[in-house]
Amino acid sequence: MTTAEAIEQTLARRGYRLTGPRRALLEVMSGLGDHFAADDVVNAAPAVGRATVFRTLKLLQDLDVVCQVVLEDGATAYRLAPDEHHHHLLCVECSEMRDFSSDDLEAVIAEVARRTGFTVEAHRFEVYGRCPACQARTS
Amino acid sequence: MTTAEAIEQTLARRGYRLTGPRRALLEVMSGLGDHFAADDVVNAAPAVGRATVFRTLKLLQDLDVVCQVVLEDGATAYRLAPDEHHHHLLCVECSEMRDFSSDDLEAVIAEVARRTGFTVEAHRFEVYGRCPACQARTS
DNA sequence: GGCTAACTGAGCCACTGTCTCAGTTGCAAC
DNA sequence: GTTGCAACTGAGACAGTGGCTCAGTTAGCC
Ligand SMILES: [Mn+2]
Ligand SMILES: [Mn+2]
Ligand SMILES: [Zn+2]
Ligand SMILES: [Zn+2]
Repeated sequence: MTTAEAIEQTLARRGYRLTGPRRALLEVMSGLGDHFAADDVVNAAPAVGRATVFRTLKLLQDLDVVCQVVLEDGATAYRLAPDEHHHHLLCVECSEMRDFSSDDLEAVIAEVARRTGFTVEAHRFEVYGRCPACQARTS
Repeated sequence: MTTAEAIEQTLARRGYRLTGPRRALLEVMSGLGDHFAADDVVNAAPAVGRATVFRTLKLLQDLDVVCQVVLEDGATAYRLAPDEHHHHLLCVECSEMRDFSSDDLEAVIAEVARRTGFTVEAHRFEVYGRCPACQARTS
């Protein structure tokens, strides 16, 4: 089963309609590499309206199927995501993006909550650097 | 010495000119509470051009005097910052913002670097939750 | 096959930030 | 104190991202 097909099942299971534009967008996103801008999707799916692209991106985020990544310069990228909680490690040179998770990080958050009395509802963690390949290339 | 005055000295020390608009913006930002949108600054300093507000915000960020915070909904806030490295804890209800830092967090980053072979150059970490006061109010 | 709520597309709007360029000004050198 | 000039500024146009409205279409249940 392709990623797109898996997501189609998620949509159906959650009571959303499986429309032509949604299928087309899932197909397109699967082919766009590990992350993409909203505009990449718009350009790659000329038959689908721009509003529908943004609506679909937001829907897929709510379903935890797409995640939003804040790039180093503040721009936004989207990514077809594994549905487990994770964070992003980005190469500032080649833009490679890697998911990771860390129990220690979640422990840090628990500790911050304890120290401050806040109840934590969400967090965002992005790490920017250079991947091994880019380090080798311009050692 | 006020915060604004301290920042003026930083500007001078770094070779930037101490202009009327810059003084006015520092004054205004000091009065805007713990964080503010770019547009708040624009409105609070009607005599200063919008382009200058954005230019000044960017300059102050480069000087590590202002930091940029990504809110839960993706919007951007600015904050007059302590110049040490820190992260943000935000109340999603009353918008209170608190700085914190954590050696354990920095250790997590070092561990991610070790595991992946990336050299880490920067990171971003925001925590969203509810502050003690807001918890009490709507227990 | 019909019904209806869900969905879509076109186009316009809002917000945030950037750019250009002609005009101004801080400040250092005299 | 005057002068020179690079640094800075403001107006206004422009760009990117995302949202909204509303009339028209369609998926999916009967
Ligand atoms: Mn996490
Ligand atoms: Mn840190
Ligand atoms: Zn790389
Ligand atoms: Zn609060």
